[in-house]
Parts: sequence; C-alpha cells; structure tokens
Amino acid sequence: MNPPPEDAGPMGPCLHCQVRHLAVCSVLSREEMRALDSAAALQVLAPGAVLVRQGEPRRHVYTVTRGALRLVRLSADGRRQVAGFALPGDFVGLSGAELNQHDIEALGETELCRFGVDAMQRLGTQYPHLQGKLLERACTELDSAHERMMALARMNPTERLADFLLTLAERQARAGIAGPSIDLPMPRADIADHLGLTVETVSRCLTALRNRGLIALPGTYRVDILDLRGLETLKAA
Amino acid sequence: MNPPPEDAGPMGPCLHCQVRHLAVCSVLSREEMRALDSAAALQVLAPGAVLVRQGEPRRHVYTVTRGALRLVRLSADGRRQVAGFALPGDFVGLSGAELNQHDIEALGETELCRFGVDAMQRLGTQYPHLQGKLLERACTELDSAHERMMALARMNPTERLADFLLTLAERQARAGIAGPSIDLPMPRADIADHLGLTVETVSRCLTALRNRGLIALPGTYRVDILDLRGLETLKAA
DNA sequence: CGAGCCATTGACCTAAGTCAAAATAAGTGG
DNA sequence: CCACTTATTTTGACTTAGGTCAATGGCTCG
Repeated sequence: MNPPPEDAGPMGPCLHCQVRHLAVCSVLSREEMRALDSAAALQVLAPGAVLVRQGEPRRHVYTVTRGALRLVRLSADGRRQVAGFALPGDFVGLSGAELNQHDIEALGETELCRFGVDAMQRLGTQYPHLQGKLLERACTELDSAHERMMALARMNPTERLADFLLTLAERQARAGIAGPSIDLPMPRADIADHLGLTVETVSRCLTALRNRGLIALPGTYRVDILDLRGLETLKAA
Repeated sequence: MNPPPEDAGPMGPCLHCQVRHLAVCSVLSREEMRALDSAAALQVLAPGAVLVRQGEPRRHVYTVTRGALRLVRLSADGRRQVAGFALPGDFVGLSGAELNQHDIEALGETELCRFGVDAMQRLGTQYPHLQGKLLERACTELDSAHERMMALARMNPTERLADFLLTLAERQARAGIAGPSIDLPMPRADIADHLGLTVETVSRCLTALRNRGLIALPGTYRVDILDLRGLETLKAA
C-alpha cells in the first residue's frame, strides 16, 4: 500500500536538475523519486528575470538548483517587503492561497526545477511519505518564519543584521559552501526590505560591525565572518 | 486504498470536544473522524495556566475549543514576543522542531483537545487525505505569518493595530461570533508584544483610533468597530 | 571614457520608546 | 458587600534610535 520505510533508500539527485529534492537530508523511495522526476521541468532565469507575479494564479512550485531568488511583496502604496530569499536546495511555493502572494525574481542567473501544483498534489496523495516530507518542510518554514518575526519585532538593526548574516552563513554551509566567507547575492535594498530597515541603516550597521571587528567587507557582495561567537552573542543579547 | 473524495462527507464535530477539527470548512471521511477522535483527549486550563513550556520536548498538538491561548517566546535577555493567539477552532502545535518553540499559556478558562504527535503522525501516513489537510493548514499558517512579517516590517503602530483588530474580527466572524464588537481576550501587554510595540504605544494608538471615530472602547477587553472601511483603508495605505 | 547605478557617509528630524505619575479596573479579605 | 490593595491602563513629558534628505564616492557596463 504505502511504501514502507524499509523500501526507502537515500534520496538520489533529481534526474533533471541534479539536486536533492525538498530537503537535503530527506529520504524518498526510488519510486517516489521517479514520480517526482517525471513531473519536473528544468528552467533557467536571466538575472533580474521575473518568475512569477504577485496576484497571478499559482501554477507551480520550484526547487532552486543554482543562483538565488527573492520573494517580494509590494503594497498598494509602494511599500516593499522581501519575504525571503531562496538559495540552492530551497523549495519555493508552499502556500494555501489560490494566487501568488509574492513576486518572485531571479537575483543572478538562476536555475530551477519546476513542478505543477496539481501534479504535486496528485503525487502527494499517491505517496503519503512524500506528502509527509512536504508537511515537515512546511513546518520548518513556519518555525523560521516565527524566528524572523521575533527578529523584526524585538531586535535592533544591528542585531537583525547579525542574525541575517548568521542565517545566511548557516544556509550556505548546509548547501556545502562552507567557510566563513558569505556570498550576498542581493543588493543592500533587498536586505533592508527583508529586515524592515532602510538602505542607509543597513550600510551604517555593516560598517559598525566591521569597525567592531566582527566582520570584514572584502567586496560589496561578500562578507567575511571574523568573530562568529561575537555575532552570536549580539543576536542573542 | 486512500478514501476517495466521494467517500467523504461534511466533517462532523469531534466526539470529545464538540468542535470541527483542523479547519472549519475541512472535509474528512467518517473513518478519518473516528480515527482522530480515538486519539483525542479533552483538557481544561485555568486562566493563566501554562500548557507547555518553551524548550520542553514537543509531545502534543491541540485544537482550541473554548477560551484562548497565547504563544510566547522569551529571549535570554528578557525580551518578549507573542508569536500568536489561538482562538476556538484554531490548531496549535505545527512545528518541525523537537522542542517547543514557545510557552503556551491560557488567557482565560480554556478548553482544548489534545493529540499525541506520534499518534498524529501515524494517522497522517494512514490517512493521506488527513495529512493533506494538515499540509493545507500549515500553508495557510505560513501565508498569514508572511502577512504578519509585512505588518511588523513596514507598518506604523496605528496601522498594525488596525490590521490586528481586523484580523481578530475576521477570525471571530469565522468562528460564528459575528458582529462589529470584538472581544479581546488578552491584556494590552500581549498585544504590544505581538505587534512589536510597547504597552504605552498600544494604548495611545487605541485612543487615537477612537478619537478618529473608527472604533469605540466600551470596556478594556472590548472593541467595537465603527468604521470598517476606514480601518481597512488605514491598514492598506 | 563617461554615464548611471549602487553603496556609503553626514546632518537633521520625527516617531516611538522610556520614565514617571495619575486614573481605572480587578482582586482579596474582613 | 464594602474597603483596601494590587495590577493594569491611560496620559504626559522627555529622549533617542533610526528614518529622511542630500551629497559624495566607487563600480560596472556600454
């Protein structure tokens, strides 16, 4: 009936996009992988390209395999909020709504794996184990959303930035790009709109962190973490 | 195999707690309901009682049937964030973590329905349709978390308060308690910690809204919406 | 080489936080 | 049931963190 856990092996890479689907440490059976693959389509975006537009009907979900995406929400009066960034290995599109809640835009040249929502849903009911993984993923997202709410509600700009940098570093580490040097695929404005700040404040706080010897800024789009412990203390304090 | 949709009737109330599980408009089969019920236990909390403590192992999930809960996160240095409130009909406990991420406390006398997480997981794999509902619920939560992040990041205190009141009104309406009079089951401090403000600011903004004729404040724990349209304009602007 | 974009820095200002006190509301015990 | 105590809310005066506006500097790309 349901594929028993014994049947499940370590998940292989997707035939199309060469990335481990849904979660790095996830476990899917061979059959589940095959089913997933058959529903997948490869897609490549040029820098700045718009993948989906806020308000349009939601047709696909995605797995990022290269590059990065930003999820942007624009309010009627022009206020901008970057809900999040999707890096390689991330799953994009979990939503209960009929319409897209965000613009999704490519930050650099970006490669992704596309699934139709209906196909996904069909696969979900067909392979309960897969749906379980999806649920797990949704719950993890929910946890990190709560984390981010705490940051937005109760941390000052410097703390938010420290938190943001540490989160990025951890995500890049998990994606296999280890090392204390973080790649920022987004401009300052996106960081600002993600953290509920202004560009000026982001800039000021970055230099403040540098002056305190916690980070180095070898280039606009690169941050070296010099004092991990110090950053963590800051964020927690 | 999986109960086909044709098999599903409108979801009845839980045998134990007399509330429609998981979602008001959800649809479960008779068998699924029976399975859910068998895993459920009733629980009543006195005002202020602590249901779960941040950091303890996560053992249960809950459905609120009467009263209200608050989900509180306390950081090391004492900063407090109310991640959310659970009202009758709400589902509490969707998380990917091993440990509880929040304190959960009763706001008044509160009644709820308890499920073991392992039982829930077992039911999930057994009844894919049920798990689908859970996933749906998680996605909806995720959407509203994003909504709240927008509020925290980009709205001023008055707008946040308007948004909060409208959300509460809508939730109470969906729970069957219609009317323009909102019941606030929580003290000002909780509202403040939910919206990333101080008690003083919440108080000031409430009186400001009253002075502008948008709301009335017949009692500390009651708000009448006088100008729905006006509030909505405020929040969107 | 020049134009345009983005990041940084500085000067200034305002919205919201802090501190303090008064006014209500909610408990408590006689 | 009422007086008294304690907690919560509201209001006011003041302070400051971070936003706004404006100018400068540094890349990138045609």
